[in-house]
Amino acid sequence: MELSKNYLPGDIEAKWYQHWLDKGYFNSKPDHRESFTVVIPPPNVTGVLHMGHCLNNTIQDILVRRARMQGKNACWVPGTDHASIATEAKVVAMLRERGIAKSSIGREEFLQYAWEWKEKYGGIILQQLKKMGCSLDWDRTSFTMDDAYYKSVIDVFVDLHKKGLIYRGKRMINWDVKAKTALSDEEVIYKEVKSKLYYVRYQIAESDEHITIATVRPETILGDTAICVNPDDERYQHLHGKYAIVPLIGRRIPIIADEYVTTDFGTGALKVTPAHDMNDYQLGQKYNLEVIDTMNDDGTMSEAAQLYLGEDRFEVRKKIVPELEGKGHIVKIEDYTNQVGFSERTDAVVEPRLSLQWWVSMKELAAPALKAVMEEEIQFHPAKFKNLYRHWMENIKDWCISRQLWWGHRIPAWYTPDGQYAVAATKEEAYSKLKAQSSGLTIADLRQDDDCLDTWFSSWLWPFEVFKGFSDPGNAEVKYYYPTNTLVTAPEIIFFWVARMIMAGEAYMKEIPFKHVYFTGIVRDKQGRKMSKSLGNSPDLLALIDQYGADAVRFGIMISSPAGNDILFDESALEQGRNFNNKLWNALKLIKSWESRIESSSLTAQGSQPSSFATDWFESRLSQVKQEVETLMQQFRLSEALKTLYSLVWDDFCSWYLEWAKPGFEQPVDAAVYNKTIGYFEEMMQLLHPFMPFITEEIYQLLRQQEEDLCIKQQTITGKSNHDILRAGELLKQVISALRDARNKNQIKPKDPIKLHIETVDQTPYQNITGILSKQVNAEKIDFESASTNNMIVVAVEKDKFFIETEKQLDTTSLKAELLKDLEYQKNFRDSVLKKLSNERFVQNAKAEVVELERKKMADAEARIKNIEESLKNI
RNA sequence: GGGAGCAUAGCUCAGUUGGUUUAGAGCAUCUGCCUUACAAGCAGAGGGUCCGCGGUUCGAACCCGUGUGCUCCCA
Repeated sequence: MELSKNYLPGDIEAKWYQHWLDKGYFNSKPDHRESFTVVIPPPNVTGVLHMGHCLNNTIQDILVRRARMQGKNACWVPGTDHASIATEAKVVAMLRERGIAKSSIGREEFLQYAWEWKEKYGGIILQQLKKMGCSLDWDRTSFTMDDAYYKSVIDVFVDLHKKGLIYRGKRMINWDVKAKTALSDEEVIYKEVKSKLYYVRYQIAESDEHITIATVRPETILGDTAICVNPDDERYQHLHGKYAIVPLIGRRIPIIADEYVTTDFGTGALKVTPAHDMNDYQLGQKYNLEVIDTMNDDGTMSEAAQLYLGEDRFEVRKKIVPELEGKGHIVKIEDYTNQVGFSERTDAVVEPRLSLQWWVSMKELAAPALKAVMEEEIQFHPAKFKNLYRHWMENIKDWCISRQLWWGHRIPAWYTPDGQYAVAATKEEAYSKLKAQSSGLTIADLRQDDDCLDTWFSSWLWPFEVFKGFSDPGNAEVKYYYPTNTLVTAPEIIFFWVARMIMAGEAYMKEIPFKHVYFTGIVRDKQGRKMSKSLGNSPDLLALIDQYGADAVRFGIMISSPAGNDILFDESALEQGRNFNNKLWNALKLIKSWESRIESSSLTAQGSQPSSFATDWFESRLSQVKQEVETLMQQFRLSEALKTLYSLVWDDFCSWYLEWAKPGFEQPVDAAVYNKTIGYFEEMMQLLHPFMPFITEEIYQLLRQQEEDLCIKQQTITGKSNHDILRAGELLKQVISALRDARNKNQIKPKDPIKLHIETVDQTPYQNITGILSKQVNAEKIDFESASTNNMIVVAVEKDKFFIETEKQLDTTSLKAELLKDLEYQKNFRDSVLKKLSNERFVQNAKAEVVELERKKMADAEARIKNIEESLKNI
């Protein structure tokens, strides 16, 4: 069969993915084997594949494929998240394009559009994961708003409410006075606005003194319940604990001191209006201030304002200034530019407003989740995130779970017209709870809460609910697959998601959801900027796969991504991946070219000598690398494992082994060597398969007729590596490099043969390798005779000397310079060792083996110095 | 403002319990090669004040203190 000049991934990738699917290799059912479960961090249903997904899912696929090849029952569960905010925003935008306003169509119709949208675009990302080769069990695809999943989310809410862990509490939200609706933070657009800063004078109670504050919203003065100054501000220290009088309405309010106030803004005194400002509300909470809501839901003044009842907030601003001025309260008015929030929907200025929201009380849930991580029942990789986690968990705040959205799990709370409410899974249950308290209540009177739950309130159930662990407790699947093995995710959602999954797992399964958490970095561009749509620096992943191949993309992203560190994405890494694929392809071509000229071993007795050293050496090297990779994988050092394999293939196999083992031009190849070489290649493909599944399967199948697919081929036990052979191999490489260097420096062309004389006290290490050596340095003759040193290049490696004899006239001056440079280095080195050894305290205190090592270094250095000096004399 | 982390070659990073040849790799750079698998390649080479300062130690890239710069999370 004719193999293409370069590796061409396109068709090969599609072919193998379909084949694996047809064979059902990715499907898992509980059986006698140990389970290895991974649940995908469900991407947003709106999502398209970006570099972050690529990194994250490549890592999961590596872990899963490797487990599958190690005898475990690997199960990787796919799915998507309804992503309430992001999806709703997309649907709203889509409707707007068609000229439809969300507020005009109502909830039911909106949800219809949303589901249509989801069916059409949702899950594109899952198809894209197939392109990357991800070995997910597609039959298990889940969605956080599947009927059963939806019901579980509601049941969990009801259950936590029953346990007293969910409660209603006040919170500042963004209010759209035109649409009379709450807005999520994402629906608020901040714009720079030219305003005025008003300096307003308040009288100090029982005194002639005044205090001046600065504000851009004078109409909120009617809701003031304190004045706050910085405790270190000397201008106001005498006023701490005193009271001020609110202009126009004469309310007595305390003057409090808090570091929140900066001394250099305005006058350094801040009016506090807890009902109408986020920060003021916080202060109000801290100092237990009265909250006076002076506004109706349409932005007009309420009775609590006492003045201007029913008039619009901006009208009031116009009127209140002259009135204050008239009574001598305005000190000055300045121009001022500030950020003001506008409603994305109506363009009205957003009003911060207190409203009742739903909360989860976190302390109780957090305790076991903190313990699981601190005691390493769950291991974080890298472990540095433990600190971050602990800090957050120890200072955990309650979780506001209501969102002013329609797309999501609707809060199962039902209200009577007179403001009573009940929490229940269905309207009927709520009715039966409520009818006892309010006579004459009909079920039609009940109104369900308008809000939806935070997306994370559904995804925190993910690791067990994909196996119906909550809705069908103790079923066979959840018992087999839960706890899952490893979660792979980004550190930025350690609190939003990871911590809460641990809490939910502990609360509902009484068990941790996963044993390991692998935190990936954030993918940034070359300049270190986060990838984002607005910057346009996020590459089109599918285009990259088309250009380089999925294996190359996987390689590129893995080779540059140490655990927990951000990765700077650079296309040159993909190029490296593509080149690596090509290297593998070419090695395959070489070996395939041997097929037609295999000869049984006896016939090539003479030629077998170099090859047998080569095979022995590579066998040991392969075992050694297998061991290293195993260790690295256990430590989740994936990037390093891949680097190790890369260098095994490229350097050890291609650059050294194949060069040592390959027959001369059109010469026969030893059958034993041929078979062993194929065996090594297969093993390397197996080790690489989790990282680069497509090309490895293709090569594996092309090497020879196979009984099974690489995808499910079980790994064999790692053999022992022979240290003597490994060392001999290293020596051989070193000698070859040194001799090639010498050739290079003396401008001996690769084609010009040399004669080589080796001067050594022990010839045995060289006996097996002279064949290889002569091939690699193009020596027509190698002997161990001491040669006349006339016109010879001398090379020293370890304690041995190599004399290169050549026809070419040598440049002795540069030769001499080289040797002198080396001599100086060796002498400096010896002196540094000598310094250590002559330090009595070192010899006394250091460990014996350390001292011994230093002595050996010393002896080696001296031998080398002697060698060089002799060589110098001879020039 | 509170917290966490990082700083090693031009770039991206390893460097495990403080001692393994006066610090390693990949990419990039430079030199020479179209050598019969591979120019998407081969053979070589150069390149470091381990962020600064101080301390502990026989010995520090590594431990401690301090300064500087950068990043992330929360408010």
